[in-house]
Amino acid sequence: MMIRYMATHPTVTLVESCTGLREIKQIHAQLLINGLLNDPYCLGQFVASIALNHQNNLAYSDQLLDQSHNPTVFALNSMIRAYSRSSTPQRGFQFYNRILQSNTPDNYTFTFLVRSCTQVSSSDAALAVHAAIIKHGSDSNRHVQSGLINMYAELGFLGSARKLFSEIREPDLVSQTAMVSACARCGEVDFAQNLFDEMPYRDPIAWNAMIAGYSQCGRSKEALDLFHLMQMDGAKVNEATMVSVLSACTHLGALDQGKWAHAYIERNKLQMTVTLGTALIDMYSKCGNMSKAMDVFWGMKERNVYTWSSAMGGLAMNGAGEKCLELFSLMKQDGIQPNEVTFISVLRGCCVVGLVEEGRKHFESMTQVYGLEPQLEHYGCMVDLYGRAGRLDDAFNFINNMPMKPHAGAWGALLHACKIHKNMELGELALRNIVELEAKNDGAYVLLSNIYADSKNWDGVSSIRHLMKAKGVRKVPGCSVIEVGGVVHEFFMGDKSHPRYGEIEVMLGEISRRLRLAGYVANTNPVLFDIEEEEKEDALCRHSEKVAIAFGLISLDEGVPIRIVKNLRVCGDCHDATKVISRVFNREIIVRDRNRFHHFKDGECSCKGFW
DNA sequence: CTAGGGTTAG
Repeated sequence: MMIRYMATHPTVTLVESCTGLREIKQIHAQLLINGLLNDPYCLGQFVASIALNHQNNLAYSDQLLDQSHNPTVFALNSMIRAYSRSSTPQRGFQFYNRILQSNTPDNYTFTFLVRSCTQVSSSDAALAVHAAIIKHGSDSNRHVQSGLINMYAELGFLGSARKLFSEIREPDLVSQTAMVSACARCGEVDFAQNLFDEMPYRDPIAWNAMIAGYSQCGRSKEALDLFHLMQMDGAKVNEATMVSVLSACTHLGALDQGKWAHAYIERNKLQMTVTLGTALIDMYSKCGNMSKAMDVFWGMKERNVYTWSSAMGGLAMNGAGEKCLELFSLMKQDGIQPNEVTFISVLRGCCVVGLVEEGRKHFESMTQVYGLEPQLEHYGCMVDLYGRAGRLDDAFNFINNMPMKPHAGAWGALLHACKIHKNMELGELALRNIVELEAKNDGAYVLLSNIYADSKNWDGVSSIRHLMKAKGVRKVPGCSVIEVGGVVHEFFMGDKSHPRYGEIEVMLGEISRRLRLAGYVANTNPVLFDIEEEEKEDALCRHSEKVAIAFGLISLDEGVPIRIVKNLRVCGDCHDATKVISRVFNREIIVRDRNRFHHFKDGECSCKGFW
């Protein structure tokens, strides 16, 4: 018998323009009156149309199919597809079982099923589906093939993905791009680049995959370089390209290039999608221009949970805890459901302004109001919240009462609180726990050593030094980045390789002189810690952020804020010194360290000493 | 009548 497909029934085509369930029900009634739902093709079309156009009313299609005795593969496929794009992709599997009962799965079935496996990230399901694909001979279908590559990459099985790719006879643009993306996502960016180089033709999606690959693994400079190559190649830059470009700027803290990217988006009239807007907000807030970030935020037509969470996270990171909490209220008024990430922002907002009780309430509301299970990160935030507020006992109790094994982050928050509030004993306990979990956590050793140094416990300092040597822990070298004229300059601790180092050195001398004149006395206690170069008093002046600030002072015009991005946390002396520098040089200095922002102005810092 | 590759927050 020949299978004849009918064009979509005119009544069913109306489903597309429905605005809600009520209208869908009206169409349903009409179809019933006309007896059209007895026709499996028409039912299939109806079900598929709801699934395709009305993600929120998937359950309605679900019910319709439950009542139907002979659904078509088309209808069931449509359900697998719809669920594969929903937040509950595993629900699609039941329709596959139904197909197996009375029909034969086809290439479409497997394409959607593979997507579901990718979304649920289950290797059991993935292997079972792959076996079924081979059994039904769908493994020679291009759509299934690239889906499988994507699936294995998502599961981290790059070897399987590569094997599949090598078995494709004549890989086309799509499967090549899938493989490039797979390598990049599994951390094999260089391999991805090789594949990319060998592609006979590259479309914008291929470029995007490669740029995203660099951006996601932290090779931000290379991401931007590739973006420039893409433009020279004449490929059409689109929204997705710019999201990755902005993300690269964010990680570099390269505000000028980020601004340039923003201008590029406007000049080329790219669509300000939710994703792109969110990437812009993230860029501005992590490059220290929070007001611009909020301008973008308020200018957006549509905001999702990512948008709200990024803006809130940015406010918290920039010390505007109250504004972060205000935004949280507005978000709820807007009917956007907060998720786990939102609560990280909320708790950080409470933390930076010391709102302990409010934070505790939000934390409890996670389970009681929103049905969200607090994760390790949330517990870490709570320890931070109690700890910074000086409630070290509460912080310690909180760790002890965690329902899961505390991670190094929780102990690290406690250790940090011990540093702020000068508690040696609890600090020692915290370090012991951290070392048990992460033997090579250099930051933790340094922190405890600094606690010892602050109270002039030189035996303690020296014991830490020996401990680190014995365990082979090396301090990650401090590195500060500053962008001048669109060029990113990197300075490592004690680094003299910069072409203008002579001038920088002169400026460092000038800084020391003027700091001394201002009555500033360096806190040299922690210096004794430095294992490799024990240059003692000079060493502090060579901390990478000071060198970067000196370079900023000689290379940026007066009145231009100096923006620094540092890979570690700012040390106590640099923090104090920078406050004074901002006053005596009358310069705004904005430092992004690995945790948060410091806006130095007129001798004060926005963090008010808590970081 | 359905299908494969690229993009955001911790």
